[in-house]
Amino acid sequence: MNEQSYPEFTGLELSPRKIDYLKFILEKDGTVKTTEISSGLQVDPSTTSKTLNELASAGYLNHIPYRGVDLTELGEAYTQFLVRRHRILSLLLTHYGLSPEEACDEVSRFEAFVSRDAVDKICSSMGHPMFGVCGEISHGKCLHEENHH
Amino acid sequence: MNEQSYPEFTGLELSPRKIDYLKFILEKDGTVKTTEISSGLQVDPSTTSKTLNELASAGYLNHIPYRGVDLTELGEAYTQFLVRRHRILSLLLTHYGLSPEEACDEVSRFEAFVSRDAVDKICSSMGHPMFGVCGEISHGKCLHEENHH
DNA sequence: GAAATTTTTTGGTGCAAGCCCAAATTTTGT
DNA sequence: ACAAAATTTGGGCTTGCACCAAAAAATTTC
Repeated sequence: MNEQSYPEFTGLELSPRKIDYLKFILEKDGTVKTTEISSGLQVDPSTTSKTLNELASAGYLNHIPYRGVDLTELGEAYTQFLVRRHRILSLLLTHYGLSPEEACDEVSRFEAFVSRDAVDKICSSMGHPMFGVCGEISHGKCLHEENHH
Repeated sequence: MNEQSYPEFTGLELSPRKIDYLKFILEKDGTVKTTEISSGLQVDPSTTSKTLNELASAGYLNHIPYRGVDLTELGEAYTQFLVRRHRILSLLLTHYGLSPEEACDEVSRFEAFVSRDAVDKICSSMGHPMFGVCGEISHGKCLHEENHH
């Protein structure tokens, strides 16, 4: 399941903090426990618990109470977009004099407010680069290009 | 008075909404009344009044109650940065397949979270362009370049 | 397998940023 | 000077994000 399966999202649905949660969960791959997340994100377990509930209500996570969470199909597709967005934008900034670390930090601050549409256009315009400054960039996701060939 | 006079700010001091207020006030040039701002930003006058107070307390505005506001030296320098940031980032995005309007809209959403440092680096790297997609880009402000010649 | 410990959730609170409404205050215009 | 318009103040609401304390469920230990 990938981004194309969900043409409806704009990339502006989630707050910066919620993005951190999804990215963390994607990295862990599989069922993740509340404690793992709260120590990973340096936040109180009760805060984590509530946020996980919100993300589950919004359809990004399956949450079995007292057991843990894992990404739904939507959550997986969405988080893949989140990672691609982060990597594309970071790579972009390194082309303008920022170091990889600076670019990463900078992007982390504003990425939540960059639309999927803009990311797809930037991605196409850069020729769908395969590697970013913080990992591989996986494609098969830019709606634009995909649609015309 | 320009940005160099205030080497201390990072560009991350103000919320997106407060940026709107300062930009609007800069455009009007001179003393601006509460009503003008509230109709310009489509917001209740009471909201405007409170926000103007906050911006005045933070040193960006002179506020004479019931009379109006105008930019302080800091406010003027800061708002010049805000405008430069907006224009540089918009110009940047138009190099990646976004139309001027799309670029403008996109940047408006995230510009508040892009640091002065990053803007200066991008600006240098682009060769200090003089024109952006939404107006002239005035320089004499990138700390970096200025400092080494 | 029952008790103790750990994990997770729930309920309450707080803070910051924004917004609106209604009422009070000040200014403006006649 | 008085009415109208503009501005401010006080109160309340929402969202996002955080914490603490207490309750509930799961896990570990004996």
